[in-house]
Amino acid sequence: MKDDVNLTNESKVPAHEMVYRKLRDLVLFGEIAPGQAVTIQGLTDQLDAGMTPVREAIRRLIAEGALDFMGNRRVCVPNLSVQNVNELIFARQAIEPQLILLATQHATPEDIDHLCRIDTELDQAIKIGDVTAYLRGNYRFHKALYALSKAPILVSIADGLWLRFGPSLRVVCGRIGTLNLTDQHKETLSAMRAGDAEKAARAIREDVIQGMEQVRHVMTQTA
Amino acid sequence: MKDDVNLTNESKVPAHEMVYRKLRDLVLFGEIAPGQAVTIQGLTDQLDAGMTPVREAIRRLIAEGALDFMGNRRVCVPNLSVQNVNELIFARQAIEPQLILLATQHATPEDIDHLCRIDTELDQAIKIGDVTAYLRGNYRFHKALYALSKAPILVSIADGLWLRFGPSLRVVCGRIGTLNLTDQHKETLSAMRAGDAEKAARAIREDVIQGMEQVRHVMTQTA
DNA sequence: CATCAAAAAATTTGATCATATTGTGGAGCA
DNA sequence: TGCTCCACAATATGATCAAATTTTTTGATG
Repeated sequence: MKDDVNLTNESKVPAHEMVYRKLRDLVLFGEIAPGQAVTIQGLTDQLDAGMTPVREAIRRLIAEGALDFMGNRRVCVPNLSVQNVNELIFARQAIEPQLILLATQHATPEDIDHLCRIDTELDQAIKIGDVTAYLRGNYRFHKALYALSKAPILVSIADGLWLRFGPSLRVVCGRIGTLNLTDQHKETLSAMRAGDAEKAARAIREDVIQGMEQVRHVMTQTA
Repeated sequence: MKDDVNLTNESKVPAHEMVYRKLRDLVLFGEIAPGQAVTIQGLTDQLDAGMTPVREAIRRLIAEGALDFMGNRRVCVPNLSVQNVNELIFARQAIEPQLILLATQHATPEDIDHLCRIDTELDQAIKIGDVTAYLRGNYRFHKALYALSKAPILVSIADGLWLRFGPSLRVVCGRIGTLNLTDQHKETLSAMRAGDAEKAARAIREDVIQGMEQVRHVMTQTA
């Protein structure tokens, strides 16, 4: 009889996975700023975990491009060059419309309702100027959209891209404020509801380019 | 006095990096077949390395999609579904032409000569039916091409794609033989030499689609 | 005597390993 | 078939060694 109701009931998820998720969040939402160094021992303290799990999580994030392995043996969150931003724009506008095309074909009305709810929370976050809630909500919206595509490889690519430009989004928000943010979420959703996959794909492409141009704009000034 | 002149003098590169490269090669060139399981302890023996480096290498490859983490705690080389192949076709034809477009803009005549040399070796491998040499050469050719683009993020995406369909290429070769392989390398190179970036991009797109269609064809029969 | 720079010591951090712990699949038994 | 128990493989810890960075010391020069 093993009714050991684990205190925090994390019995299912291995420690390295836990550490990975936490660290991933820290990077993705800009809580570790671009350029900032990440040390193994620092994380073992901060997340209080063993060395091995931290080590594995860092390797994973490096492989995904979320962290950068400097020549010596230091690891940090990459600073995007303007050239990098251009690559990210190209990749996102190439991949994401296809995801939304597929998503539209699979989406049920309930799925779309769910997306609407996320988008409403997002608008709320924008209105009250809660940057963290905005960043998390925006990611959640896109992520939920991708999930509908049932295209795991393309999703993992798109996810990898988020990990690369995510850290810069906070910088962008700090610069231009949440109120000046625009998106094409409403347009995307209404096209999806109408079953017009092509139109939804175009709307997301617009959304992506609009957002990334703001990143480019800020990065151009900074660097 | 510790004059342990390291046997293989690998003092520069860390063990986890070494293990990663070896394991990556094994997967990329189909020496571990799709579906085959990969165990930590098996690799510590096979590559004779410690456990920690092997562990890290495996995590990295999982993050890159080269290995699959089955729910329990088993790891194996993924079997591609037809749907997966479709995703890979889409992603490659979206990304790689852009890489070649950029590469053409940066390529010097010497660069192109170098590519020609690789392609010649490739033809040789095809003629004598050396599958391993063909697979390695083909990868080397594309990789060298990508490197010229000076677009590190797009290159890493393309690299990730190779890791996913690479294992299946050996299966394809085994099925249809090297002699029936076609490519558009000559066309690509001559367009590059002429400085016609658009044409080079179209040629590579053709090359990619041709190659991937063969994969799709074989996978359709198998699965 | 103050200042700066180079050298050396000390501390921090990363890499690796040996070992303990935990969980999973399977063998044996009811 | 369904259960318990066992063996093995994976996960996780902490110790140890090596490399790198920072701090301190020291010496030369103005």
